[in-house]
Amino acid sequence: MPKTGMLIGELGKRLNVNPKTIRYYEEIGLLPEPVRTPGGYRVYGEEDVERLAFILRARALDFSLEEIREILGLRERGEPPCPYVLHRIEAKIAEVDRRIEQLRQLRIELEKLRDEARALPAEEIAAKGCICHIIENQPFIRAEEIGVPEERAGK
Amino acid sequence: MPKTGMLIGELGKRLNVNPKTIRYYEEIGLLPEPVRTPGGYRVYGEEDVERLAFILRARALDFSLEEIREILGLRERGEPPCPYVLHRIEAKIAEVDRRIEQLRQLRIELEKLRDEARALPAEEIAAKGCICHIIENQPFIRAEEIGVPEERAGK
DNA sequence: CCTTGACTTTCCAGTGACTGGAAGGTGTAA
DNA sequence: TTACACCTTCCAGTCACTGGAAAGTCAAGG
Repeated sequence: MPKTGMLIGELGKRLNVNPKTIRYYEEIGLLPEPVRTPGGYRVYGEEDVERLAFILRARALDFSLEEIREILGLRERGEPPCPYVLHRIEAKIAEVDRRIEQLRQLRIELEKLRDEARALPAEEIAAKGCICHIIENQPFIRAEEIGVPEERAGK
Repeated sequence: MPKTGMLIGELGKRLNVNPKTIRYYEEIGLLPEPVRTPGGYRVYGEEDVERLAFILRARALDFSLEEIREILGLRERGEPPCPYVLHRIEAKIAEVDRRIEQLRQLRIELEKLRDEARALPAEEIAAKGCICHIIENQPFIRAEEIGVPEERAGK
């Protein structure tokens, strides 16, 4: 006799994830279609918990769902996944480093702006007739230097 | 005689932005509809350059298009925008700090994983029959602790 | 037995900030 | 004249969900 399964809400609560997200993972094929009750409710077992937990861990490590699908796919085809994952981790570390550096730069810029803004009385600012002297007087920084293009654009 | 304007491609090149993006900004009402040539080509002048540059600077400072629209709107209604912007900058700095801290944590996790992965020969890993020992052995980290929800979810 | 309420189902549509591609028009230089 | 680079509009897709509507399911309480 297998342990009684749980419904989607309980699974969501256990792993701290929105039921909508679970259905979405099923829809895109990251989770298998689960057993249903006679009434049509999804019923999950421990296997599902583990698979979902794996996906969530990978997501927390900032792997995309496509990367996760690939890793899961490698397993299904019996290929050793870890060199791939290792490579991915290296790339991810480099990416994180870049992102941190960009954010540090951004922080410096923001601090400068804040201090400038504080030094000026509001009336003086309003009287200037510009959109906003803060941003107006800001030297132009390209998005690639300060932002993260791959977090903005699709793919 | 006003200076001859430029076409969308030249504007894009000047400010280092994709023409598609410029049309998109026009579509959502961040940029006004520009003059057209008899052939229907958009023609931009210095005003447009400045307005677009403003938007790009604000974007580089990580303001959302909605925030930018608000700032631009304040100007049109003659309200002093800067206290608002100042407040936004404060919030942005706090956000950046949080994000940097999260990324630092993530980096530590990733380094640990990398070192573990390097310490194991690939065959041993493949023989284990697990999806991936690296992620498998990873303690579960919640997305809220490590990721940035507001960068993931819409709105 | 009926109702209430919390859960679940499917389906459709929207988020942000673009980006890609198709199908066709414009403008100029060789 | 023809090649070519540029421009136009329109539609659709990206990513990882999230929201809402309308309806079905199920257990407990009255």
